[in-house]
Amino acid sequence: MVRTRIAPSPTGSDVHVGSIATALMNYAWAKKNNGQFIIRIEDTDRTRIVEGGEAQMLKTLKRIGLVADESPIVGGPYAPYRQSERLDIYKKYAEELVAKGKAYYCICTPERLTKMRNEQQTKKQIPKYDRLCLKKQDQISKIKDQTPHVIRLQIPEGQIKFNDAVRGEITIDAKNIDDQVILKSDGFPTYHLGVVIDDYLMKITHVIRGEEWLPSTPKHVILYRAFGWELPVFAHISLLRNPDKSKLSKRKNPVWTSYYLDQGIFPEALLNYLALMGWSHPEGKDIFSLEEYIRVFDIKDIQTSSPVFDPVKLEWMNGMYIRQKSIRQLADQILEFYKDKKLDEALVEKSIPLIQERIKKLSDYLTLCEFFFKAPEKYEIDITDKKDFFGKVHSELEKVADWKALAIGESLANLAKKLEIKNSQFFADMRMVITGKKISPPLNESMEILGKNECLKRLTIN
RNA sequence: GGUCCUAUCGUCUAGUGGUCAGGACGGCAGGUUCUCAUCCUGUAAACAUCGGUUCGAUUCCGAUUAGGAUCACCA
Repeated sequence: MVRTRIAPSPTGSDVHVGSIATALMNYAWAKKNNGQFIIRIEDTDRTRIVEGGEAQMLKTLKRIGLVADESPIVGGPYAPYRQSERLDIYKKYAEELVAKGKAYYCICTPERLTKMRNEQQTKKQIPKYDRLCLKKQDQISKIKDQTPHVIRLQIPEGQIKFNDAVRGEITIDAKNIDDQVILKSDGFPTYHLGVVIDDYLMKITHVIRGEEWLPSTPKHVILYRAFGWELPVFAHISLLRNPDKSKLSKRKNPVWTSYYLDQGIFPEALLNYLALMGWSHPEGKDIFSLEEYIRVFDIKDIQTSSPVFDPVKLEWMNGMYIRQKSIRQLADQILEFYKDKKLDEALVEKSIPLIQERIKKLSDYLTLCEFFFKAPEKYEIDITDKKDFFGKVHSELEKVADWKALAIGESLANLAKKLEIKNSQFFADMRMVITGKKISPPLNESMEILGKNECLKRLTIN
């Protein structure tokens, strides 16, 4: 039985795309093995909680289509799935560790700790708690109920070894690890305690998470051992990077998943792109479905180096997905995407064939097709005799007796000849007159959709 | 700074003790096209450095360098 999870912390306003990449692997691994994928909210830092963050995250996860088998919303056999609702559990286990002599109470003030750390740093020592309270446990246990206190894990001496499914054996000397606070003075657990207890109680078999957690995994290993619990499989995947190779951050890049979805990047395209970050299809394919990914994905194929997140390739990929859609599907998605604008459905559907091969994301649609719904207001025609040009175009178009019977393109070509304008230049300028844009759908078809009168109207504006 | 992780075209990557080091995005050039795009064709572009092992290293080992992560009553 395989059980995986993601553990978002509502300290941001939305899900980071890197978290989606992690979630994807967790999801795929669970599904591939007929297991369960779980969402657990790790809201143990009440000072950094972002209002509405959790709701937004769950909403985004739902939009992206990674459906959890167990979560705060759907519940499950190991509920609650929100750490703030499990405080009694953490307290119980933390005190169990104290009873076992693996952890201890500490009443040191933040001021003392800060001062100590500063002194250690100026002496170029490893900043570590000096275990002052460990020596006074008897006194402290008597007064602890009247005094703010935390519980610290006593880090045993020696080498900590564990196996990482993507990086192999990792060894760290325990002397580099501080006696971690595991239960805070407000009664909330720190990440380390919460994650270990919950992963154990929720029977998580594979912990697939970002590389940033690699240095703290030894702390978790110590906790597992202190409790006498068996280790899950750890797999630390590489972090998405900014173009400058630093960890993908909102200061340097858009990182919220909604940002991409709101531009009309399809969830399946985003997942497909993210799947290629640190992994590649065994047949070298670039485009594949989530189902196919689940089928061919394997933890052992995960790459160890960190990839740069490239929005250009993401857009290319989304364009591939757009081109795979039927006219009806794409029309529906565009109507949904622009539902606030209440676009004319028939017009949207008619315009699809003109733009399906030239938009990369749904938000490109109106950039290209706005003129169908609203005449452009400005014209920037780069032609020497501007005034005369409009006059000529207008009068010549009026002369076209049977607009519909004639091939419009041909009429325009003849017109161009009369005006002694180079053919391609003429068409380009005409396009700008009618659409207000240089890059646009094909002219003939656009004119047919708009109709003769509408075209003429636009031509006479100047 | 300590610890840990990482190193193939600009980017995502495949791959091997002997390969013309392959593909994709992006770039460039050409074709198609009423513009753009699509599509097609071609092209430039990489094994970080130095040692070692070896008949032979991009591949195995070590060091160096570079990049990254992490060292909280944050996750």
